[in-house]
Amino acid sequence: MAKRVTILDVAAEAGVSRQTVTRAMNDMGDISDATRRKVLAAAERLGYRPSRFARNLVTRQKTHALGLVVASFRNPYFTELAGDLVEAAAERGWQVVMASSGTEAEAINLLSNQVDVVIGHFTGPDEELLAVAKGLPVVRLETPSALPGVHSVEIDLRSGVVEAIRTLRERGARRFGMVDSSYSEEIGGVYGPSPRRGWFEEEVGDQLTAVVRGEESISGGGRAFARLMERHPDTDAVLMFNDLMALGAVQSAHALGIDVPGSVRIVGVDGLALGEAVDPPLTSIAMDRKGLTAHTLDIVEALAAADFARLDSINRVVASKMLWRQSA
Amino acid sequence: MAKRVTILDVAAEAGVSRQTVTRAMNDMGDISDATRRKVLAAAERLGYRPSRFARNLVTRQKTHALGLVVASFRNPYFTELAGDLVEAAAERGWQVVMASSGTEAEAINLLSNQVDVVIGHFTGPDEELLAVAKGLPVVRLETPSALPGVHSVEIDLRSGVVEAIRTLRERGARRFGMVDSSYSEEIGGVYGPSPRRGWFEEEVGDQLTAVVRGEESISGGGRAFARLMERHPDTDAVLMFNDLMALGAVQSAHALGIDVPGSVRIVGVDGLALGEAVDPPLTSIAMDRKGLTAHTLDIVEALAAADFARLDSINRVVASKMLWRQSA
DNA sequence: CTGTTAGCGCATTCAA
DNA sequence: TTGAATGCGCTAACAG
Repeated sequence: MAKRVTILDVAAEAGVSRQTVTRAMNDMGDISDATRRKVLAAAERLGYRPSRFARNLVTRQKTHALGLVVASFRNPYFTELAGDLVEAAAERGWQVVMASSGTEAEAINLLSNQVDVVIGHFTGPDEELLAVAKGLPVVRLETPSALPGVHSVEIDLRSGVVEAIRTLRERGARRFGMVDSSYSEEIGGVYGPSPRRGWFEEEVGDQLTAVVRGEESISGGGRAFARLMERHPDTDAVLMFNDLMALGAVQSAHALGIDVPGSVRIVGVDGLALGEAVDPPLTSIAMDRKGLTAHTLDIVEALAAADFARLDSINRVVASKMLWRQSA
Repeated sequence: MAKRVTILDVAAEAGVSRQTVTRAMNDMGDISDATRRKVLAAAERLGYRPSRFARNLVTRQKTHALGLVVASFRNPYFTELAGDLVEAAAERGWQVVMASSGTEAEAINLLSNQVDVVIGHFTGPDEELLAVAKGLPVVRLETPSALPGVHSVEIDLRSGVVEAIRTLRERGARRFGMVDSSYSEEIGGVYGPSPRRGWFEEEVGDQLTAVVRGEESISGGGRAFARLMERHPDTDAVLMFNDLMALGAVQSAHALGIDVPGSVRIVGVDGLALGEAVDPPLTSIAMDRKGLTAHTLDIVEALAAADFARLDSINRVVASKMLWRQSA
């Protein structure tokens, strides 16, 4: 690769000092129109591009960047989250860098010298995050953090699960089933059943028919739902692990000739806008995503104000609330 | 804001030289375990975070970043595109920074000192892009570019539109309608009807019933579709501007008791994975998104190899091909 | 194993 | 209106 064209090359080419080049490149005034043109022409001739690193270094980093780690772009939850975050971040003058490849550790590593802080629905323990982040502050979504340097916005899904089941009962449901994610199995079974499954079983009590596990995708959700209904045809309400899988359940019910919500009520989790697009529109335990992004950015700004030093854990909580559409 | 903690502060605190601090922070070897601990402790005590700009400056920028400008995160097309791009980019060692706020010019401006090149479905002319990008290379998606410094990956949608209509005819369709995007009206009517509308009308000929315009959203598509069918109930095939709007059309047809594809065949554009989630699954003119991202990254790497100098336009073309699902 | 010397490429003082 | 010095914070190359 050829040696980089620097401001000095342009200065030489134009026969002026480097200052004059800076002035011309940044529309700074205090420069005659003639020299500006001359400099700009020289810059273009040489194909000059100012180094963004040198510039940011000397201007004392006025623009910050946060890294968002997502498990998969195939799940609209993450893309909707990313959208919200990018928009909210832009309003506060932050840029968002995305990463999704491989493991959490790899993603964080990739991000580590591009951003000031990393954010994500991390599954690993705080210690592990701290180790891979090497001092880079971390904000974990969904689950609370404890160690300094790791902060969190917890999502209170439990109250949503409880509310969902109680209301389903009021609407006549008596036989509850659930489709959990098989994710934990895939990664070696380190993680047990999802917390939401625990809350579900606790609240449902002896009205439980069964919990089956499915892959986190539309079709995976559909297959798991079909399996559940085959084994327990008397099930009249199903909690799906998330909206993505619930979409598959609605589709699957249709294919099996099962009436929704007449025979079975279906509830998802996440509150995706996408749930509107299916028929019947999906009822969901929605997390307050506006609040989620707002709290996240609050934390991130607090970290920025402290120059990204390792602060004691900042923890926030956002609520979940039922989004009753037509599937339940 | 307090003065930033630098490597020198840590060196002083630990009683070593700055180089030793570097070695400790970067696991570099050639350092005793004792001093490493000492340095790390000092760094933590002071809350030291290496400046990513200074580091990248001196290491000669080995990692690049590209900026992706999207019109809206509400349209799954962009989120699916973003997902593809982030994954493909990661494989080649690139980071992706996203922006969506406000106008194209604003988004490019925000990105300008964070990335090495910007990419997006830009609607403005090359001249305008060049002006706002200030020398930052631009890759425009969908439409071809001509000026040096602006490159492109064109999407050949025309052949897809033609193929769609011909096959629809083979399947018995005789009365064609279309729902176009109202976007161009909203921004002052500077842009005429969409090119895909032109190709549609040309191919359909006198079998056209009507073209109506709708807002680019699920509900907007649904309303426009309903309007079209109300005015021209004999329409038996409809091309929707994109899949997002087509989703609304399928939903609307269902609500109106119109059988799809029995009474009306519905075709979208984009080939979203999401089209699988509705009933009936959406037929679509799919662009080759794998090819799109691959070509884009090829261009981007060519630009990097030239140190992001202003190269003559690089233009690539990707095909579109029909994705026959059940709605048509 | 540790410290010293040199830049990386730019913008912000100051002088002229 | 222009130019000369200075430093942002870090790592690479060399020294010891």
